Amino acid sequence: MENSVDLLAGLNNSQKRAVTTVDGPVLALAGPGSGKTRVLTHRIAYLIYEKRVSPSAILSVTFTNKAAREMRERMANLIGERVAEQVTIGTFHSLAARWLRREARSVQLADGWVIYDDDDQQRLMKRLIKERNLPEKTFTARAVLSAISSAKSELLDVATYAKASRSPESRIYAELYAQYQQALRIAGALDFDDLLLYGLDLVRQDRYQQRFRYVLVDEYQDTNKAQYEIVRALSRGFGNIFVVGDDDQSIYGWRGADIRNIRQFEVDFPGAQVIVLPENYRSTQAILDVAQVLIDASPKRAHRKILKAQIPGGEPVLWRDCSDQNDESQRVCDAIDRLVKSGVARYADCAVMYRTNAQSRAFEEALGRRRIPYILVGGMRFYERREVKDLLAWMRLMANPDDDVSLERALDFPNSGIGQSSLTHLQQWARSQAQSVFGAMVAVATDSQAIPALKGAARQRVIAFGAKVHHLRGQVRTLPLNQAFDAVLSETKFTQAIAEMYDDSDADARIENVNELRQVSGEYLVLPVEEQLFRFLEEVALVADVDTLATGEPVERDNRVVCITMHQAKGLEYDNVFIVGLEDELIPHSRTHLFPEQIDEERRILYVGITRARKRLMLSRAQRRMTYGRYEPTLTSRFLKDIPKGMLQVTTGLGSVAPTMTRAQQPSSQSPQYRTWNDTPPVHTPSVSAAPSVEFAVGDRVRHQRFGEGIIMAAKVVDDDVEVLVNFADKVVGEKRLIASFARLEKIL
DNA sequence: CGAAGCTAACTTTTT
DNA sequence: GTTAGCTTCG
Repeated sequence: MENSVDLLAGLNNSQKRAVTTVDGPVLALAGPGSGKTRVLTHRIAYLIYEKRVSPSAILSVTFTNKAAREMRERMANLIGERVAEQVTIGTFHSLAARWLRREARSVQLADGWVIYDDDDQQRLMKRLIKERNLPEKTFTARAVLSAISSAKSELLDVATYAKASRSPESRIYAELYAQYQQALRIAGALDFDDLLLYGLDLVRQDRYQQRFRYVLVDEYQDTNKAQYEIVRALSRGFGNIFVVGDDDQSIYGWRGADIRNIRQFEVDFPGAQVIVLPENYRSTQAILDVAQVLIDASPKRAHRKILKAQIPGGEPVLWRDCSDQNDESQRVCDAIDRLVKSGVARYADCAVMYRTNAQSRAFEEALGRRRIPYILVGGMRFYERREVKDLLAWMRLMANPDDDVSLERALDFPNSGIGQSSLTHLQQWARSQAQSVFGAMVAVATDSQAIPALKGAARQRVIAFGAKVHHLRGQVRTLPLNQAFDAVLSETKFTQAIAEMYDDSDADARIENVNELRQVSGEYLVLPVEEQLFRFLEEVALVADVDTLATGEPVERDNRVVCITMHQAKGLEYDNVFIVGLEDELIPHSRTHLFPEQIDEERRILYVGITRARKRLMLSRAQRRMTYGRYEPTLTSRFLKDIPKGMLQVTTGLGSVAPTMTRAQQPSSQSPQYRTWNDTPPVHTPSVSAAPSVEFAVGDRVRHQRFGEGIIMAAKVVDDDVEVLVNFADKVVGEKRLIASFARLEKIL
């Protein structure tokens, strides 16, 4: 068993303080790479072994499920699996879901409640807007839902929101909010925000305030008001609240996160101790210098931190001005190829980061063409695929037949023969009776007078469909999850329907996804039968794409370049980071240009991206970019002005590569920089591109920052860079094979 | 009732 | 360049 001496070994002084200051409110301001996960896990271990706190009295809240899993693993290493699993760890959403499943009734919630994801919410809201015949251009589901979500994050309920609504337009918003909540209630559904709101109701009950003696919250800068109140309620009993965060990394304001939570922690929790963790164990000083000047240019900050690397110097941060998004992606691939071929890195040590998901496309194409293995994080997630959602809709109906959105999906696929007009009749009746659509189906089946508009074959089909759902539910209730899946699949003839609907290869891929989903269900068989379906549905609704990203030493299968948004990259780190698209329409995003506060958040997004890099960082932009199918000229991101020229090594060598372009799309202008287009080799042949940025020849004398002076023995052009063999004067160094631009070789004349 | 074909509107960022 | 949503036809 570990003792406290071991637990503190290897920690620096501020980390030790953060671990051992256990009583009362504590705020740890943790700069990037400052080892905060380490602090959190060691603190928990310290509480258990030094302070004799029962592990079940400790709660740790993380930002992602992946972080929760990692924390649990690291704790298992530290204190053993048996003890680690008794600590409660999870995200706000997953913890709320877990608790609400057990205690739905104590907050007046239907027992079989389900979670509505983005797509479900959208479908529901579209229906409400359509039912009211509102102009769908002024009232988009997206806009209304976003307003509702902000309201909920601020704890504004329907009544309060309505009271504050003065303009005719906002009154309609308020009414839609009310109708939306009503619809959710009838359907027995909660959206993501509701999880927090109902969760808050729950944890405000007395027993929760006695439950956790110590509460720890990670990424505190990204909490919203509802989460803040949850934290307050949970820590009210004992007052031992420990939060870790960094206001410089607050990037979720758009989702209701309130940066004031962290900035006012000392006000909200009187007597709070503040511990700063400034040491950075991740990046080289060259990278941190860039991060520092960028964040220091931010107008208002509560706590300025000086980023201090444990690794001095380092390779210079590169800047590359590319001609378009294809050129940019090729350059990045070149660099990755070079790093991997020279043995400096594996694919999994490289990450491409961008502001918007749409930017990933060019990189997917380029990486695919080069046969570089990659993984795309975000975009279309597995659980968002049509066939997966269709099957999940059926499974959700098994849990809760009142779930109208799922019922509509299930009616659509596999084709039930019940069309829009029948559905409208059912919906109208359901609305007038404050019931679900399934309730309407039951009414039709039991009362021949109900909904007379449904006649003949249509009526029979409705009855048959209702009976099928009812029958399946009866079966599924007592079945283990994998058999429940089989029952649903065979009863609905699900895979046959896919085979009929899609072309062969497409159908195969989709059936494969269906099988994979069924496969996942196997992980839930260890639970009691009555819990399996619910737990499965909850976790499926709450997994983020990053959650499935491999961690630790990559096995061969995971040795892939990671393509990811800077948002999702928060909390991750890579040896080599390529931040692309540093253009003024992308970062700061054009939608934020009118709002200084939001521009500041954009700056922090870039800061988060930069500080993901351990050893090498390359920044780039495209001078023109394809948007909406048109090439548009771009401007360099304004944030680049805050980085002194001397901090970046500019890599030139303009060349244009536009492999997917057809002749008809080529611009008529024949400016020199585009001249190479006609000579661009076909897609699959390796590109022979522009001249190297710096010329090196055999016999040249060069100087290297660390290795000193030497003579070039051999040189060869690799894509647009030069790989050189240098014989250094220093005999200890001897001969080295180097990539000229990464090694920052200087020619001595 | 459903499939095919057309138009318009569109992309931040996500639990 | 894509996709959702509409119209039209069988």
